Amino acid sequence: MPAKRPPVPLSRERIIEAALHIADGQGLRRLTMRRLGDALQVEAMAIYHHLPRGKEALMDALAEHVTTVTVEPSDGGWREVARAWAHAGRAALLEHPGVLALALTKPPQGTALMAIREQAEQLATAGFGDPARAAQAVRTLRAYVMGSVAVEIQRSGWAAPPEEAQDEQDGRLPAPAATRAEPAEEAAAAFERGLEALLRGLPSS
Amino acid sequence: MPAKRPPVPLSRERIIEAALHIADGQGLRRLTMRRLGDALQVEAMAIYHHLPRGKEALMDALAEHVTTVTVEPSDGGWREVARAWAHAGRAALLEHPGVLALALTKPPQGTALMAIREQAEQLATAGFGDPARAAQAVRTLRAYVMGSVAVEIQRSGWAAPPEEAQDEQDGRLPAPAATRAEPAEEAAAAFERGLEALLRGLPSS
DNA sequence: ACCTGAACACCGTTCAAGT
DNA sequence: ACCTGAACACCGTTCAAGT
Repeated sequence: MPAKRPPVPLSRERIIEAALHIADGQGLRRLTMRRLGDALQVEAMAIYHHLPRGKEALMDALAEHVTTVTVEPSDGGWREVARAWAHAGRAALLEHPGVLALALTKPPQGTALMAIREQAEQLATAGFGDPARAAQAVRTLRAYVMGSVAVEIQRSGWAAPPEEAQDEQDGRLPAPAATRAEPAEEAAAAFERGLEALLRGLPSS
Repeated sequence: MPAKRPPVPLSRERIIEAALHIADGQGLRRLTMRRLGDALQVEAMAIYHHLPRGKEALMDALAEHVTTVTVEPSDGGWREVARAWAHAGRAALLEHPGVLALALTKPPQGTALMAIREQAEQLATAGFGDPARAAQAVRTLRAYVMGSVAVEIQRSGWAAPPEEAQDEQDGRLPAPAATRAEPAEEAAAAFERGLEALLRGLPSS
């Protein structure tokens, strides 16, 4: 039998990882400091040592996590840049549906805010226009990406069992099997079409 | 001095109204059954008589409220129909920023779901195409509307005081005075431009 | 430096009881 | 039918204390 190995030390990263797992699996409503402590084999109060502002700091960190993306600069023109950021942003949000409400609602901070600024710079240098117009384009693209993921997640919980202790506030993960075949691919295709429409129309904005 | 008049009887409508007021003013996090009871001059437990599923039912009702819009059928073609729904949807969401997280996250139900279906029918009869394509267009438009309001609300809390007991999860209403002049009009114009881009590109989707 | 235990003020929800 | 009071299990957070 294996010796009881010394427990992995707590860390901001491990806390966030565990919190995402709980939120995705049971819903944001059930993400509790005490439950989070249990998942990490630690008393809830230990978390405050790594996230001094407590649950508020945790929520901020989760939003930042699913909202921070990086994209290598490309040389395919501003539309290619925009596509890359849109795809990366959508993928990051879809990975953790449980914290989508935070991602759509909290003002961008830290690395997430830096990513937004980098996106604007990349668009500008790829020929989109002056910084102000690039920043405006980023906002439009972010709106489309965030909204698309929102309706996508909403639909995944659409045909929820009518009589049930549902999860509230957001993401129940054991989503009922889709109402149609391959809804993920369908959603991806729809996302692509709307994105292209936006990219066609953006410059005249 | 006025005689102590008999208290207005509790009702689903009054409960929802008070809940929206609390969520908009203090944030969703502070919307509590007990606080809601106080606002209604009633014990918290009385609310359960009108909303049997308790807080879960309240959240559903709030999401439905800010998400239900009606638009008179017009004869200006499908683009005019789409514009009307987009404007109405954005206005309804902006009216109650405190519950935006619910609106973006809860699957549409009841009257909200009916409104979505009516939007699709109006688009189809206004010449957009067959029902399936109209439904797809509605999803794209809803995504854009919801995402636009999300970034708009996010930005209203952007320059939040760095050292402060912030509200969590969403909508603090005493938003810090804008970082630029007339951000609301700017946001409205940006919304318009993105919407027109989408309307130009939609049919080819 | 990092974690625990006990404590405090507050939750959501139930249930029997009042009117 | 509508509301209250007391009770229960559970929150977030503090603080002194342990190691």
